[in-house]
Amino acid sequence: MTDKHPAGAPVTSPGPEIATSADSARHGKASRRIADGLRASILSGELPPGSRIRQEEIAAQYGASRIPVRGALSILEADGLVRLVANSGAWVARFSRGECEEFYQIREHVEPLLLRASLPGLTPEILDRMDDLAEEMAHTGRAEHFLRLDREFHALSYSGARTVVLHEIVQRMWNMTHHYRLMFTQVFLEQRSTIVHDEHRMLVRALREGDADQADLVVRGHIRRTRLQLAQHPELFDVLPSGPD
Amino acid sequence: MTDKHPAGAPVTSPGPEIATSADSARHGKASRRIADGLRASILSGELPPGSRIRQEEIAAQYGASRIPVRGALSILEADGLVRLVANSGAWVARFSRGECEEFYQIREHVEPLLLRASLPGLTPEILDRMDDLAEEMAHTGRAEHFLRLDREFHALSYSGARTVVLHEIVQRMWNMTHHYRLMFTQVFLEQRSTIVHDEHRMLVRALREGDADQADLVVRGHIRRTRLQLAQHPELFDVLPSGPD
DNA sequence: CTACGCACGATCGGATCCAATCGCAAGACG
DNA sequence: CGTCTTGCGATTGGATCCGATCGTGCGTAG
Repeated sequence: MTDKHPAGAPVTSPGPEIATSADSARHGKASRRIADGLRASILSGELPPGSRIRQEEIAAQYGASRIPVRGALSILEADGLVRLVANSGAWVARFSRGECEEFYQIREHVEPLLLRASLPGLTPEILDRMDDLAEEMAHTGRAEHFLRLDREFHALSYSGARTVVLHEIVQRMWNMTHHYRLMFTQVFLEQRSTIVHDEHRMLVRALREGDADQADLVVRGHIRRTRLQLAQHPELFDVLPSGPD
Repeated sequence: MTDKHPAGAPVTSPGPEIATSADSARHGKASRRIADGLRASILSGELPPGSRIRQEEIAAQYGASRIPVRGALSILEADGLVRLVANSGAWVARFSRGECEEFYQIREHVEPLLLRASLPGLTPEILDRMDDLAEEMAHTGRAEHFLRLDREFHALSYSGARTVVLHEIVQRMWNMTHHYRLMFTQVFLEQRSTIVHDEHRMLVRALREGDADQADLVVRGHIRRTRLQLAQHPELFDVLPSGPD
């Protein structure tokens, strides 16, 4: 009844994996390849929220049949990037303002927990790299560039935690808020505000000193401030094309 | 590029859905049927954690091909009940003591948030039903019965919230801790402790009075106490058969 | 002119068949 | 005698074909 797990199983985890993709290799090779391609297209904005995703079209595009496309869509749905409806189709996930605030509240309650679990595992090398990223972020003007650096920065701050499920939840939240952060960053970068960069530096310092309470406060405030600022820009949710609710 | 969503879409949500299954109808009919059957088998303990799930076997069992079985496994993996490994197989999810404590910490941080969002939507009828459930729980001796009532009780307490993703996260946590709560409940019911029932009554009273802060405290304490008690029973994690890590 | 109904087309879910992958064990070589 | 290699079997992943479902548009009746 309870068969042995194969020896070559992912017991030897390959590492923290700060990339965007989930670490799990639960589906076949073709499914993963298609999922990675689609994920890149979605996160880059090439496939905006609300876009219809036709299985046959993707299959032809990637030179495969529709079967691995279904697998890819399953992966992306678990990532929170795609919404599936039976006998109807798949769309790039699109959320209302209320849902986005929900995601930010979840982040506000969950990411401090992850950060606290990560703190003991953070090495000086990681913190140095975070400093570099914070510096680079402070001098870029392109939103997409900023966002990639920002994601790597925070992923690094969580890379000390060996927890899996908590990481998955946070990744999902980041994925689901990606587009809105992208739009928001564009209007934000023009303001030349230094609050975000100050917070980043404060975070690294708190982590370097091992001050978990201070680090908690910084991330919580960081996320909360973003949520409140986002709430002040409801126009970001108007420009989206009509799509599934 | 951004096609219209079909008219008959799940815009008209059928209700709070306190059942175990996720509300989404993202896969086909056969996939859902198989997923529901497998989920029942897993939650009942018929398929204990670590059990190998062979696609062909399930397909024959449900009189279908392996394709909908794959869909069902995807659903159950999203539910946190099954673990998939490419080119290897599927197993009923099985977690270490450390992972379980992780889940309880997540619950501790997330469920108060959900409860707070739910409070304004709770009707007197719901609260009366919760009282009945609390009463019935206090007088049952069967662990499985208690667990089903307990799950319905807490699901009801969250049914006032219209949030979707938060519900999914909590459902996942409940699924992933299900077996350990089952084992734990068995040793717990023999102690005839009244703490749990008192907490349940306190929760209903706080909700009835609209006291969000008090309700927060009760659930947080409820979950935290369970986590600490579970940590005192490491033997519950020894009886599990060898399986995937 | 409007509203209901039916039929068609597009797209997705499922069945069947074939290929790829991995674990395991038997055998050969040092 | 131990270890590496290689071949086989079991099981999963993918391709192709077929059936089911739903949206849409036209036609007709009121």
